[in-house]
Amino acid sequence: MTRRKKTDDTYHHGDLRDALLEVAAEVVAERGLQGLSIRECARRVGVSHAAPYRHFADKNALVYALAQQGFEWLAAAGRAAMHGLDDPRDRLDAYGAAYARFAFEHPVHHRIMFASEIEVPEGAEKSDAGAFDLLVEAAAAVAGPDQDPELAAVAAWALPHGLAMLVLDGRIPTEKAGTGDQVEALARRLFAMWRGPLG
Amino acid sequence: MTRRKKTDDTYHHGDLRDALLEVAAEVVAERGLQGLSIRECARRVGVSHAAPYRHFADKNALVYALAQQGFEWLAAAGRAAMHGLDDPRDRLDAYGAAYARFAFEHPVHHRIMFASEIEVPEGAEKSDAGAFDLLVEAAAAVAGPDQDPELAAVAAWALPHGLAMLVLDGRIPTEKAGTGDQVEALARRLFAMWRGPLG
DNA sequence: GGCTGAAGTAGACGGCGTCAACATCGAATG
DNA sequence: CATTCGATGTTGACGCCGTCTACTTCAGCC
Repeated sequence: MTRRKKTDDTYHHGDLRDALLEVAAEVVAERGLQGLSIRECARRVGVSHAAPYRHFADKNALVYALAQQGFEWLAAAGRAAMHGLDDPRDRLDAYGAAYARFAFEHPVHHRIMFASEIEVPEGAEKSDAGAFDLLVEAAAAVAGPDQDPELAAVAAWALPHGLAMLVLDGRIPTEKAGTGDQVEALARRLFAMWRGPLG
Repeated sequence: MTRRKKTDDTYHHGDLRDALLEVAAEVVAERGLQGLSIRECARRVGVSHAAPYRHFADKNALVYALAQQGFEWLAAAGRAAMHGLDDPRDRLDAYGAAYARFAFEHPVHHRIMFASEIEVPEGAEKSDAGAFDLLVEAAAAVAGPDQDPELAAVAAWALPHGLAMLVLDGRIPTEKAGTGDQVEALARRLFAMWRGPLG
């Protein structure tokens, strides 16, 4: 169990960085990204308002860390979904379905990952843990010789991303997209519609 | 010419609401959505820090108004692009191309429209000026009898949206997407890849 | 010509991000 | 075992922000 709150009266928390990340995601879920404040996170963790600055240079750095965490989860989910599949189309479909499911199950992280409000902190490269490269690879394996692999990747990314966006935005009725399984199934149908010209 | 700043020494501005919207878009362009502040807008327009509250109940209301403006522009662009076209596929392609161009040319508005940080103000319905319905219509006209029109609309929306997102995110090299025309052309190629199974 | 309501101003309050100075504690060093 | 030192946490301060309230200005209308 993660040690979220400093209930005992130790001076040091011991795992403040992770605790802050966890609590920050909760705050965003409750109040939105605008409603996130370092002070509120500190309060919830049971620590003084300036303590977080020992672990994050900046409020932006905290949000950036959340985004990075999300990209890592996404890349892991994509890899897991493709694991054991050989057919390039199956792999691409699996990645897309995993993507849609990830967005549905981790809406806070997904939102933050594409919030475009986050600046890349000094000294860090914009990193998505290989999540996008993984997709480009999978798409390239599917694209025909007369197809632009990059364009195929754009399409392969855009479909599940757009689906996720619309679902999270409430534009798809809940009966059709109320569970992770349903969202994943929708993504697969979407890919099937598009499968023809790529093969 | 819009009257952005109260250079003369009149007590009343005369067009404060529009001036604030215009200046707010500039501020967001310079500092991001997080960096937007009512006080800064007021300062730039040359008005006291509380004056904006005569026109917007809330900071959120200001941002919401920007989003609405964006949706109106988008719907207008879509309608204009489809004007005079009869073939359903041509209409859908035109809408998608116009969408991608709109996002490229009005990045601030596009970001705000999908920021999902904006709450719908009390008493207002979530309105996108019919931009999405327009798309669903166009997609339904294209979808075959065995196609789910809603799913087709998702796909038709997701492709240009995803393209726009990746372009604005800097994931597509600038040589390939440095002008509105290029972005529009990319969108059309994307649609062509997808045209097969819908016909 | 005075009234009224819309539009703008001035000032206050609490919350926030951030910084600097100080406190605490575990671990390495002798 | 006592000392020291760096990492971690605390306190207090500063200025900016959103927002509220009370006051002021002005244009249009009877």
